[in-house]
Amino acid sequence: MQISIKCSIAVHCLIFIYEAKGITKVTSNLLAESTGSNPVIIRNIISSLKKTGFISVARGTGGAELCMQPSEITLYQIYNALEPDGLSALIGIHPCKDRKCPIAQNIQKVLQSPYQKIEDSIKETMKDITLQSMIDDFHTSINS
Amino acid sequence: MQISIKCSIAVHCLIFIYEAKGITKVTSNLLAESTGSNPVIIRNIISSLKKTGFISVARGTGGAELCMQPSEITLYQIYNALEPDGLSALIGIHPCKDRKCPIAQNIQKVLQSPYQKIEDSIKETMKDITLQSMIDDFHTSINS
DNA sequence: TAAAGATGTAAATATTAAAGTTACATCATA
DNA sequence: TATGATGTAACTTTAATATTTACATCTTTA
Repeated sequence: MQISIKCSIAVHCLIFIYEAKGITKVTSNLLAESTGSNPVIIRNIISSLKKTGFISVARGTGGAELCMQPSEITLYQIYNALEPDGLSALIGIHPCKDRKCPIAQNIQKVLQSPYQKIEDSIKETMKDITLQSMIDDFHTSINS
Repeated sequence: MQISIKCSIAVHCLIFIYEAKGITKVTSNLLAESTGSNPVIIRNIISSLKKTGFISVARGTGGAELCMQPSEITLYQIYNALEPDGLSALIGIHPCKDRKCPIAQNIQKVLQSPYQKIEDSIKETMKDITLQSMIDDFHTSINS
């Protein structure tokens, strides 16, 4: 698994929802069209974002809205909303613990600390990136 | 793509080669047995490590040996030896630049900076982890 | 109150990336 | 020159992602 397309689609959706506020009702079809994805994928992502409390979605009538300030939403939170296994899904270790070889028996333990360090540094970096900062970058990008 | 099993197998092989020095000739079959993988995968990994200059492999007669001090080999170098696309393969962005929507047109640019920051932090963390430190952890692990 | 248009999800399918296998050319030594 | 090893290409399998289809459910409004 990777920091997948799902995550970038989620950011896309959140910016879209923010920008559309008061202008258009944001439906899954609209988001599917904008992201180049399809409505079911969007609805799954939207559903995860809803569960975490970032947005509310009107049942029946349709339309998604932000429930939190963009400055309070971090990329780390967005990623976690989408990936139930968190960052550890990002790193794979080959299974070989049942082997006789002492290296096979201990490699998992040896790799644990380095990989934990990597996860932690990703986490810290992601925590520093807010939806607000990405919205700001979006406006900068548009005006240039 | 992820920081894949290949990477953990590579570390496994390097520790094995280090520990086996002067004791056993390290063939791809031996490494395949220890890692629970198979000889061809090992030979591919070994081949990448050879190209980067970490090890030498005796053609014909067989046997791999370290060519560098473990303290001079970092996890970042190992990862790069295996993944030609580097860390950017770790992160995916959905393609949507050809859409009319202004958000679709700019999302790639917006995500670039956050994702670069993540890559950089992974890189820095990986650079601080040496093969030597993992060998040390291995010995600690064995003696407990 | 039923039609319209939306969300919520399950299930099936397609696509792609990763891992594993087979096969065989090449090499160095005994 | 037989043996046991590496180097790779090509194929197959497996697993993770992404897509599609289908349908139940919900809310407004005509």
